[in-house]
Amino acid sequence: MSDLKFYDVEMDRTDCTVIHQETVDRVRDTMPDEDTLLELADAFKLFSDSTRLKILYALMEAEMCVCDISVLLGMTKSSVSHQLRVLKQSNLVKYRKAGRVIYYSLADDHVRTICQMGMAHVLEEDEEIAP
Amino acid sequence: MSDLKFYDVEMDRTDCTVIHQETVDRVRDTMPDEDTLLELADAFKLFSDSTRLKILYALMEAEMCVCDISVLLGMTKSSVSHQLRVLKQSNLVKYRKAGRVIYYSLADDHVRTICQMGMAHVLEEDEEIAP
DNA sequence: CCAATAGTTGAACAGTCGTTCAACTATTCA
DNA sequence: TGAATAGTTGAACGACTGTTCAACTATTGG
Repeated sequence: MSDLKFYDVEMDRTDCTVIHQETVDRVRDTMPDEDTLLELADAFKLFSDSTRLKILYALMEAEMCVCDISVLLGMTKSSVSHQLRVLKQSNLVKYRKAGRVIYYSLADDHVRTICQMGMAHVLEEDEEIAP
Repeated sequence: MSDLKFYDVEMDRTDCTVIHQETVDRVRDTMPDEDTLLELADAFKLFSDSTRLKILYALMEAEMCVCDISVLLGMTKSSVSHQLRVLKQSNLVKYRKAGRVIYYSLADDHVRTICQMGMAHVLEEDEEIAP
């Protein structure tokens, strides 16, 4: 049917022909879902900003309020608060209110594990460059 | 000296006073260097885009050329090539030339380890939402 | 009660980033 | 040799993101 041909033309955004069809098919079967990969990307995105990493490393050592973190990082309370909101929404940090002061801390040990593993990778990379 | 006072005013970008000076001092001592944290953020940034993740997951399964990856992901060769350049520069993938065709593959097992750990985190998060 | 202050919020701005397009190189094979 | 094709490149565009500013809420202590 001409429908099929039309469909193929519409979907082709690659301006090239497949070279190893079997490989493509096999790989397609083993790939995680689109949604899962988007979720994974979003998870890594949380750790991909140095301000957020600084906040997380600070909270690994102590429960801290917004002012403390602001002074520690030399940034405005607003900026810190915005990032804490992101980390809170992603369940990486939790908080506790005490009067006017809000104390933030790590939600669990995932953060520590993930940062340690990323750090190991970075340090190993550096070794390769200057052994 | 008025110099000192002026310095303090200049440096203060936090519009707030420290609440727990001891905590801030202690945390500051344990924090990794600024440069290290920037490097760590850049490392996580590589895994924070779903296209790059797709490419990396594909290469976990098989050595592939640019055309194969383009067809697999339904993207232009150009787009794939740009991302492969990023991954190549970061030593996450390597390549081998065979005539007109360039075969890409994972540089080492770091990628597998990091993705698996990120994925474990994502899957665990999902469990918490719907156990 | 009210001034002071911890923290939040949303809009605005600037910088970053991924994709596309068009032009290019390089290799093959007919 | 020259047409075809794998892959790269840089500019342009739009979307996204982190910071700042200003205005706001809420809590406290005099």
